[in-house]
Amino acid sequence: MVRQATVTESPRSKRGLILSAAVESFGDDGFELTKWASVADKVGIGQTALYHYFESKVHCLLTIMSTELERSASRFERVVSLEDAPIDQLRAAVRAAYDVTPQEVLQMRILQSHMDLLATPRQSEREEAERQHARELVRKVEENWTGLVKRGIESGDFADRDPQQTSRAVLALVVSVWRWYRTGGPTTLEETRDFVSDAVLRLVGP
Amino acid sequence: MVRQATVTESPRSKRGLILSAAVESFGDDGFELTKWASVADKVGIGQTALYHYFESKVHCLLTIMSTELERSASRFERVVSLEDAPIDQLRAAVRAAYDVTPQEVLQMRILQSHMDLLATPRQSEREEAERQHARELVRKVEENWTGLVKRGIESGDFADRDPQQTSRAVLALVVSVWRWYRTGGPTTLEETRDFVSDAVLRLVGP
DNA sequence: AACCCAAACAGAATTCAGATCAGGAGAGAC
DNA sequence: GTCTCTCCTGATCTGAATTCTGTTTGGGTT
Repeated sequence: MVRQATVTESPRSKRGLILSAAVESFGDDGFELTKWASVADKVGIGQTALYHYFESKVHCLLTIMSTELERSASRFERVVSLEDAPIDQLRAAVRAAYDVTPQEVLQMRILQSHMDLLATPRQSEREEAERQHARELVRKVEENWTGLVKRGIESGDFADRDPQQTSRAVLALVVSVWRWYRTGGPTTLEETRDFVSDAVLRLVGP
Repeated sequence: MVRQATVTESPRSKRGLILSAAVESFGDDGFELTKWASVADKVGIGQTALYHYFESKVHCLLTIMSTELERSASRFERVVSLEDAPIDQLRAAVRAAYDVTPQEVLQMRILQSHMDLLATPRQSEREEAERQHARELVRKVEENWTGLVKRGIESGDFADRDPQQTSRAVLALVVSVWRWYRTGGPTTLEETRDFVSDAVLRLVGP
């Protein structure tokens, strides 16, 4: 299944620029507060030109969310595959979760702030398709973490508790950071990473 | 400082009805998806009559959030004051967090889904005032949990870790539930409560 | 009873951001 | 050259939120 984001883009396409500008605006000012037209201004095109690339403002948002979910999932799978012991895999997964660029911080914030958007169906067809895609990726990410927890329980490294609940708690702990973290704020990503890493190990421990 | 919500309401005021209707709609369908006019319909008044009670749709949302924050804070303070040992206080606080009516579930969902609204200032004066109030309550709730963690560390019941980070993690674990929990869904509030209760104790433990 | 006044309310009109329409410009293919 | 596809624009539309301009309602006053 080849998706739009992966097909080769025309060289003069401004799709990437629009996405970057949208991430900045949505992340800094919030989705509702940013005027769709202001994104066009940032890129240097007319407002209606946006509709050449995205069906709607929400469609752009959903695309950003899917992109970020795809990145998270693939990075998880990559770093986890490099470790053998579940406990090392868990450490690597948490570490990777905070190994992000400032742009990715914004994308995570956008993603977490609009998760509820994935709950209700969309009217338009393309939006609904993108929503389904994002939901599928959420499921995949959750499955990734649940699988990791399961392996840890089977190997005896983690305590024997409901893997579903456990992974939900772990994931909640990991992603909750993006609700308050600000680049250049008082708390660095490194100390956050170390704290969450420890906390997660305590969560799965005895 | 006497606030609007606490002043005595005129007997024929529909403020309470509007808030209830809004909580239902915002909670079930989402804030963005519910038409402000449909809330008026639910109450049985014209759309413009809403503006007699709230300055805007967002002002109503902020009011709901403040109300829920006030409830959470006071309930926390009440149940914690009944216990002596920090570990019992923590257990009681978590237990109380899930001792909620279906309406309060919706309010928590609304609150958690729109926390980011509190980050950016509002244009209108009344909205901004309500936002500041909600922010203050958030601070208070966080302070409540941080204080509890600090007492636990001092008494030696909890491990000696950064109280700020620890309480943030605890709070994240407790409130993350409202993102996925649905009344009548597959997971009951009781098992969630028990799981989170244990998880939180592991978080603050050695 | 008649009156007063503030709270409560509604219909028409306005606003404004998101979205549509109907086409135009430009670059590469042939 | 002209065909065609991508990319783009100005004018226009749409629909939900909000404002304007009053009107109704009902308890308290005289």
